[in-house]
Amino acid sequence: MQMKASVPFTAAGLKTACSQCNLLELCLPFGMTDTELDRLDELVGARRKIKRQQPLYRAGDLFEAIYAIRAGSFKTDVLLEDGREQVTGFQMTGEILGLDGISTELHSCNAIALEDSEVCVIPYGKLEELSRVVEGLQHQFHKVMSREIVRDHGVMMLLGSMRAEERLAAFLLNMSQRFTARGFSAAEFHLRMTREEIGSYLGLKLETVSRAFSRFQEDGLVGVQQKHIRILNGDGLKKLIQHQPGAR
Amino acid sequence: MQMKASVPFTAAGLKTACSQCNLLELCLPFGMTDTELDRLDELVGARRKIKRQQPLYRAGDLFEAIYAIRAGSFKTDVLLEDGREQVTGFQMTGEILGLDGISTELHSCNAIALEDSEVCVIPYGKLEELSRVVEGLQHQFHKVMSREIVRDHGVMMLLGSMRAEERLAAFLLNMSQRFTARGFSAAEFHLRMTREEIGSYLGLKLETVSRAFSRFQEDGLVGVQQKHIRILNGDGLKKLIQHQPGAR
DNA sequence: TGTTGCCGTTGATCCAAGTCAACCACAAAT
DNA sequence: ATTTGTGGTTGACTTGGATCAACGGCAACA
Repeated sequence: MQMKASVPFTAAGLKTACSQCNLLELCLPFGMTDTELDRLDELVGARRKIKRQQPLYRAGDLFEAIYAIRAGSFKTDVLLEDGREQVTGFQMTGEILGLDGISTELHSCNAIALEDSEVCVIPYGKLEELSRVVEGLQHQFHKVMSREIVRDHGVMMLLGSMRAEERLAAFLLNMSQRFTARGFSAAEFHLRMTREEIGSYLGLKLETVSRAFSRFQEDGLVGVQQKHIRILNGDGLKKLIQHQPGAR
Repeated sequence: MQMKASVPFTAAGLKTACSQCNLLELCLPFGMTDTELDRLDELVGARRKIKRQQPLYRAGDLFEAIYAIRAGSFKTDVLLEDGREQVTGFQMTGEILGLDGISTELHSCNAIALEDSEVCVIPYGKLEELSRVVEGLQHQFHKVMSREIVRDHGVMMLLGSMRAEERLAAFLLNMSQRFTARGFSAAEFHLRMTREEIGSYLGLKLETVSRAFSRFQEDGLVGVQQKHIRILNGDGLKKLIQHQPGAR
């Protein structure tokens, strides 16, 4: 639970060590015992740096590893033949990328860095192997996958049943909550994605996103300055989601 | 419509046996070796029958097992406090239910039988245990979870980026493909869900679903008689999805 | 053989979000 | 300091799907 010193260097260069990582509580190793944790350090191979706008992997790429975000953030998206894009998620530090690839051994979406980022590469074969002996790892890995499924259901709820402003409110509250979990302010944060990407994620056009932001600002719910967001009335946002005045 | 002999009975009553099940190719055991399969028979505890409209589990229920559908079909849905419902999926024979529960040990959605149905109960603790020794089971289970994630991304694409008729076309093609995989006709099938449930799944009102069906019938794409569907021009439906005339 | 209730269809109207277009802010490049 | 380009905002107008409402088909059941 304590904040630990930064990751040690070795002669071999940057030696990864989950047991030393300060993202422990957010990432795959969460909930594992110390002895289990020691074994985990064998698991994470290399780190990989990805520049802003560059792909970590693309749809169709061979699936070989999953990735834990060490620094930075990503979006995942799916493209239709005719060019339409659907952003399926935004990921931040400690979150796991690449789970979509297990089913067919090919990645089914693109993972693009929203800023200069770094990931821990977790070779999938090794993960399966190790999780056969390390019970805590197996269990935690299953939880991570399940959590992704539950999250996806939430997005379906958003897309299928909510109005534009409700969607944006839910999005902001979700971002706020995730920043909080990482030790940042719940009330003030910087979005890494454009209005268009938010719109794609929420099933809205960028103009609609922009207008909803303006509306929230008028109503004193949030302060908006480009990508810089300040949540002024979180309860107001929550109430917006529960029951829209116009509905029914 | 059965293709194989029914499952054997034993003195103990209904003894389940994956190795004898005719859904083998569709279900969790897919791709496992014969020796692996023998061990799997320990895994599946009991069967459970669920009457039409009854829940297999509800959001908030303690998570103890996942379920393989042996006969019948289900919907899963999420409810908002204000009563709004989002159907997150329709499941048919061989498909796995309950994966949402792993993450929090509580189920996060409702699973409701669309007709009188029967499931195989797979106690989750046992599954983790066994999948630590049976490699094929471990791998297959991961694939099932990953496939669910990929499927969810497809639904997000639907909800976020497609128009009403595209959504319904995609839905019909998906149903057709799944019926085919189960040895039924690709061109003619019976939907188990109402227009309202289809609408909830697709993010549309039931009237819109009904109108889209009528439109497809006018255009000679499908024959519709209540829940009975006949696909007359599958390519036409596919083309509808690729590029909508009005778009861009 | 009604009667009841659910499910589906269809029409008329409305409105939230999309489209089109102009303009502004700001950062990077020259 | 000026240009260029990307991202964001705002306004005017259009439209796809929602809403409201009436009605029809069919199965379950008295």
